[in-house]
Amino acid sequence: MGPTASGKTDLAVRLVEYLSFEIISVDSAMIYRGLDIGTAKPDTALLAKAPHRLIDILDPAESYSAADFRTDALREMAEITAQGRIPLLVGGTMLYFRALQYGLSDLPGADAEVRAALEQTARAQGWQAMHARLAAVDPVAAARIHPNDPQRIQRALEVYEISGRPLSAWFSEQPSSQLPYRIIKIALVPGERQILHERIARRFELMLELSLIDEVQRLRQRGDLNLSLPSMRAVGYRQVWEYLDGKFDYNVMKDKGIAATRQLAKRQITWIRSETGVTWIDPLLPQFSDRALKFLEDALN
RNA sequence: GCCCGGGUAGCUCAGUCGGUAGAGCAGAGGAUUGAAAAUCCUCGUGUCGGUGGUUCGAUUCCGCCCCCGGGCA
Repeated sequence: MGPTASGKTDLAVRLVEYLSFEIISVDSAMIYRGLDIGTAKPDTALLAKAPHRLIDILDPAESYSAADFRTDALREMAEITAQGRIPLLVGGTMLYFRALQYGLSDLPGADAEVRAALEQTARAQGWQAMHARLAAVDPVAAARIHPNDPQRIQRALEVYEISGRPLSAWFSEQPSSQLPYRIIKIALVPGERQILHERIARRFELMLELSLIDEVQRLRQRGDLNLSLPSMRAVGYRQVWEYLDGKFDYNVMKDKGIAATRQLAKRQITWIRSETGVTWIDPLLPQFSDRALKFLEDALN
């Protein structure tokens, strides 16, 4: 695990050369077909050398979830171990790692119709009113969820509406099972934030040179995608989409794209700080990949 | 050279009828259970361009100087 632009893919590719690993991607954006440049998805040559599972499994019009990931990852892990190899989970979507390790409550899934209805009510009455509505049916959840957090208010109301049970009641039960695997956790975190920021800026500029704008243009031309979809809200895609809408000029788009990437990295690092039992490795140090390799060899014995 | 408009937080700017200043963005920290690359919370002292003057007190008024726009020559 590690923040964006920390060198996870390069290290993973190196590791599969030496150890009997097979990679499973833990990335909420690389799951989408056609989102290649902006997600820094490994190219076909690299994928031939080091196959990644759970990449390109969804159309950008579709939605995925942490629960979907858990199901898919467990299936892939079982398959890989059955073949005598070791699953190497690589990515920066920390909620997915968390969901995989600790499980999720047995909640009802997302329901597009219920969400649309809640959205409509909220448009008329405002999210403050929706929060008040939640407080009436689930005061525990309402106390935890900030009145300005529409996404979580909507989810809590959705769960209540579908199941007739408050979200907090579901949460009070044991989440689904532990993992039937021994877990070795490594976090790749650059020791100097400023250098991470420089890498992020350089990489975003490189993405633009590799014609990220054309990639987004192609997605727009399909006609069925829009900014409310999770795929089009991904860092970089959203900013380029808005640029193509004429919301701001090229340089502003570039700055916003880079800033959004920095903010993503910061949030990822916040998650990693709260991880337990994780070994931190600084990719800015010389020979860090040798150290990672050595650490894994030892841990596997 | 002259005229006009600017020079205030990393950036864009607001403001102080004279009592040393505040927004957005950026940044930092945190939350995170089927959207998570999402969504949300908290955090604002900076020679108010420089220098002299007036004043109990100047970032604010006045003089001079410097810099950046625009106009006229």
